[in-house]
Amino acid sequence: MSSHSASAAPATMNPAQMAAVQHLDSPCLVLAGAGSGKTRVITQKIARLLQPGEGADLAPAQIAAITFTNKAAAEMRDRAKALIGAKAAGKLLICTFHSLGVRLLRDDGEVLGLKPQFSILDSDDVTSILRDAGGTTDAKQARNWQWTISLWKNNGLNSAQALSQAQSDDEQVAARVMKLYEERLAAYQAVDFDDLIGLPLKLLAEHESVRMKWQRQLRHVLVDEYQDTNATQYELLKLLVGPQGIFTAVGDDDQSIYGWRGATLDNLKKLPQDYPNLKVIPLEQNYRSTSAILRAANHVIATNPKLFQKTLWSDLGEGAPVKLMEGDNEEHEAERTVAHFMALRMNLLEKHPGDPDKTAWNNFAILYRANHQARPFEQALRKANIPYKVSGGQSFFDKAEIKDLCAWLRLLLNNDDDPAFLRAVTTPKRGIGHQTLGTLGEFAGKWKVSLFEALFSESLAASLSKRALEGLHDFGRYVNDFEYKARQTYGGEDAKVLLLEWLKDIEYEKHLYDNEENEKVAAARWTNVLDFIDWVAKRCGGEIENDGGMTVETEKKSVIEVAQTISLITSLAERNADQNVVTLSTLHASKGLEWPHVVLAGVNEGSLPFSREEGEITPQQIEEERRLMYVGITRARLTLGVSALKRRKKGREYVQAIPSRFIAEMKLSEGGGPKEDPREKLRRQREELAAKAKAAADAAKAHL
DNA sequence: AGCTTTCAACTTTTT
DNA sequence: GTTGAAAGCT
Repeated sequence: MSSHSASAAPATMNPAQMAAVQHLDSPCLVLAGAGSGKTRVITQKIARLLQPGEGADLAPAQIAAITFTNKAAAEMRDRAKALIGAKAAGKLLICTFHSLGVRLLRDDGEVLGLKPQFSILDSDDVTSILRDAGGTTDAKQARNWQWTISLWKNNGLNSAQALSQAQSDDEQVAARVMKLYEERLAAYQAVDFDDLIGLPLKLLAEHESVRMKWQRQLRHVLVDEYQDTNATQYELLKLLVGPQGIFTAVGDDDQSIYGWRGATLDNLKKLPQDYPNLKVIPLEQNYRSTSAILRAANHVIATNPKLFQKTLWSDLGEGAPVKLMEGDNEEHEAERTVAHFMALRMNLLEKHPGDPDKTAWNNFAILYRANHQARPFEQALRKANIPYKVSGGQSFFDKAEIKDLCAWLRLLLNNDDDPAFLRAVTTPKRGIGHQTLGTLGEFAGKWKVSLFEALFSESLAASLSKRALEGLHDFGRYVNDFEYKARQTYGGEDAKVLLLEWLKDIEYEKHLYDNEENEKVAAARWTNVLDFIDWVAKRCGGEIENDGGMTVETEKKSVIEVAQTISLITSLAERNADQNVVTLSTLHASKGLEWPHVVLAGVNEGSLPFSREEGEITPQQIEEERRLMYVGITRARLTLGVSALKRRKKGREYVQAIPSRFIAEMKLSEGGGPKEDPREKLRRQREELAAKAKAAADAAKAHL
């Protein structure tokens, strides 16, 4: 609860929040500092827009609130529900940029030649297409292309434009691969994540009737995390709201940390120019952190050049000073951090006996720059028997082999799930390549049917070779057959038999060993597969369980019924923020979250700010790293520890590590009440103890 | 030379 | 936990 909900929210809004909510008649930019109650402003503003009155009186369907993550969208919908009721909240268009794109394309994308059931490829799908299109087996190379192509697309370039402006040989190759990739996507009737922004933009730009339709429908658009928008998202918003469109953009230039993904602060700079009647409202009161923490945050961020002036303050009191910590090396740092948490918790247990909310482990978080830094902390926490979770990281369901099998199960469930079809039909390889799939995709697009449906069509025969057609039919028949059996098979034992038979039929084990250079890795993958099968089978029930002396048989379910719950579980895995465990997280993944007690770890030059080799790092990069530090500091509510390494492992020996410049920038020695030299403090404590002892001795003497 | 094994290094990743 | 590189072995 403490790790993702808002801090103690005030009963009423402060003047700045109120101004943001009441401003209805022109575009509005709300500069929401960390912990300043921006979600509250957005939801309150939605409620205000629905109220009858000047500039308002909108219907729920005329309001769109756009976020970056599904999680943020879900949270906003929850908050809106609580405020305006489930019925009205249900009609609001609250969604991510990408799902808005899906909506636009499904409704009106046909004029771009896209069938309404187009597939959306995930990042793995894209990598494998690029590997194929670029004629390489090197996944790293493919990911490099993917990266480059994505940046181009986010800046509105197609392959031809990319080629004409390509600087290096690498970029030229990437642009050529991009061309093949574009052709492949068109043939598959598939889009990638970037297309979910780029294609709707094209749609609105080139088709006036569609543009007018959406501009008429959406009377007010609210955008969350505005500082994270990229060039195409900016253009999309512009077209969505129209020339005199009214919108509310909520963001914080100081928390812009996704520049490397194409997000650009230009979008904030351009806003006052593109909309001269823009009203800028800063939210500076912070409801999260103590003054000591905010002072450090303000000092750090003050070093950056400012787009808009803004200084956070809070009335939560001075609080504990920010604690500087040191570790001899990574392991030592981890041990000290864990000891620090244990001591803190011990104090809390004394101060708040019987208040588990204040002493629970989910009040604690360790934040760091890069994923690999989690490892020593995991070890130290495990050693101390403290429960933890590493946020981010690859989940079981993200593993390629599990995704393969899930694609099959998804296809059984819904034959029209084209991404699942594409994955299943090509994994393991069964002689159906992109030529065949291209033809099939074209055919399906023409007749507006799913790939699976198209496969059985009589008229498909005309456009495919006999061999290809047979391959497709074999596959289709097998899926139908398997689906039939999966519906009939109840209970874990039978399910396991069926699923193992399936793996044998599609030769999945062979596929793993064929495609993996390293046999050990293949074996590990196969183990994952078997674990997955066991997991599915167990959920099919029918087990005899000993329940308090009684033997009970759990309810039997079919494989199909279980398959239906799988996609729910993958998304459910993200919703376990309430577990009572310490959080380990990257700074990036921590944005938007908060904890009472935070330690920033490994705050050294080279890590934060990150630099590859000494020297080469641009001022812009430093500024983004500084914002990252700022984000980290402002995650803490009550106590903050900032830990730096003295030495760090390099090869076999240790080398000197330099504390981050950001530590000095916090100016911890300035302000914050009278402070005492620690040696002086120790001397004073000794004197007090001695005086007490003497007094006790005197009293005892007097008693005699 | 070609193979295996060990060792160190590792940005950040909303969709 | 994964991957590439370098050292070591046949």
